[in-house]
Order: sequence, then structure tokens, then C-alpha cells
Amino acid sequence: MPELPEVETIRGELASRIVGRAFVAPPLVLDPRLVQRLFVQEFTQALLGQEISGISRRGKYLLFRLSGPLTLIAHLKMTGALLLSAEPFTSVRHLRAVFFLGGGLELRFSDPRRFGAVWLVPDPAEVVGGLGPEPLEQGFTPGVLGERLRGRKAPLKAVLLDQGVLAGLGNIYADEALFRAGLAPWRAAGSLTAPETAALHGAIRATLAEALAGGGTTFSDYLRPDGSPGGFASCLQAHRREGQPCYRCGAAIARLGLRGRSAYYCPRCQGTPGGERDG
DNA sequence: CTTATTCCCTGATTGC
DNA sequence: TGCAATCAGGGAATAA
Repeated sequence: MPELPEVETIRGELASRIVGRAFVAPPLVLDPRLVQRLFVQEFTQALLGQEISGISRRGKYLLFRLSGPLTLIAHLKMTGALLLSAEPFTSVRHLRAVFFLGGGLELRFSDPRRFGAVWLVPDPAEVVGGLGPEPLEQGFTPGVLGERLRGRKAPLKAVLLDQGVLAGLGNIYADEALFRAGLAPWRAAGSLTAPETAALHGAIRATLAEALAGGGTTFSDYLRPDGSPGGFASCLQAHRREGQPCYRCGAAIARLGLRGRSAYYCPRCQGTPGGERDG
């Protein structure tokens, strides 16, 4: 499930290979539900002939700046992958769209669970305007984090996953950041002290930066554009480690259902629900 | 404004 | 062995 480090890894690898190239044929849209807000024919015709002048990222969204006035935006959701190949595709299994670029390159949107989406809009803010701050940018300070959490009574992890509060964290890195900060995922988000907020801020930045340096995390779905997996999975300390020993204290990592998602945590380092460390 | 729940979808896993 | 039920989860939509 691509989160900020994975999407940023994809952005960098795509940027080095397809910036300056154009959509030389109408894209093949195999699943019309991939395309948001436009009819498929409008989408493919508007894209034809456009050159990709740059690729940026906002939260978990990829933004392809085009030579014309429109921006192509993609979100991979849980299982989406953007794969780049110099060979013609041979199977349409899980394939939702194929973009034909100059130089014989194919950019393929593969997505088994079909949650992913693309937009073609004049103003990217129509899609990404509601996102919270970028956690790796300079402007994201402990003070900003504290302000975003202030007054919130929902569980800390649920608020961290709210893209309008902070852009780019998903289930993996929310668990990792909370573990690193020693904070319980069920704590009321607005109940953090200033030192706790500072610790969380540092943990979020360090976790994301390390994952980015490792090329992202792969369980089963995330692939880089060249089809290779990420290398961060072995670095995970809490996420999906239920029953395994905490690397810090040796206690068994526990799992808790929270808002329909799993939260993994160390009962000794982060506390137990209803326990004295339950804030 | 807030928080909680439902839904989309299908491969993998679990249960019988 | 096979087949059904369950789980996983990003985030929009909906409900409260």
C-alpha cells in the first residue's frame, strides 16, 4: 500500500525516465472507473499529444504537469502500481490503463483491487486542495503538528491517518511513528503534551525519511516502476509484527482494532488500553 | 465543526 | 480437495 515514501520513490524514478516525453497515442483505458469526473473519451483526447513537463507529489497523490493547461493526477490507493516498460504489454490481468509515451515506452496502471483513480484537471487544488501539510517539508514543525492535533478527541492514530490533518501517512508509517515516539495509538489526539508532540513530530519525520532512503516498503502490492520491490519491510518495528518480540524491550507486539484498521503496538513501550499509560 | 460507520474491490487466508 | 466466509485497507461518502 503506497504511502508517502513509496509514492515519492515512484515519483523520482518516473521523473528521471519520462519527463519530456509525450502521450503519443490515446491511452488505452481498460477500466472506465479509473477515470474520475470525465468521460473516458474526453480524458484520452485531452491527454493525446501532451508532453509531461514535470512530476510532483502531494501526500499520496502523483501530479504530472503537462505542456497544456491540465494536470494529470494519479492515486494508487491500496494496490495500484505504475509500471514503465519498453516492451508492449502481453497481459491485461489487473491492468486498468496503458499510457503510450514517446520512445516506445508504456506506462501501465496496474491495480488488482481497483481502488486507484486518475484525474485530469485545470487546477490540482480541485483534487489535493484539502490535504494537510507535507510532513517532510521545512514548514512542518512540532508547533504545526500540535496545532493540527489540538482539540481532537479521536484516537491519535485515526487523526494521523486523516489526510486533511497531515498528508502522506498510512497504516504502516502511522504504526511505525507511534512506536518510535512511544505513544499509544488510542490516546486522544489532543491530549499530547508539548514534549510528546515534539517526539511524535521527530518520529514521523525520521520514519518517513528512513523509509524513503530504503526505497519504500513492500508487503505484496507495492512495486517500483521497474517492477522491483521496496527494501524497507525488514526495517518495520511494529507494523504487522503481532506476537513477535519488540526490538526495544522484547515484549510481544500486540494488535488492536481501531476504526476498522489494525493498529500494531508494543504494550510495554506504548502502554495498554485502559492501563495507567493510557493518557 | 466533530467523530463513527459503510462502502468500494479482489487476492489471500481461514474454516468447515 | 474444494468452496464459502472473512480479512485487508485509502479515503470518499454518509450518518450522527
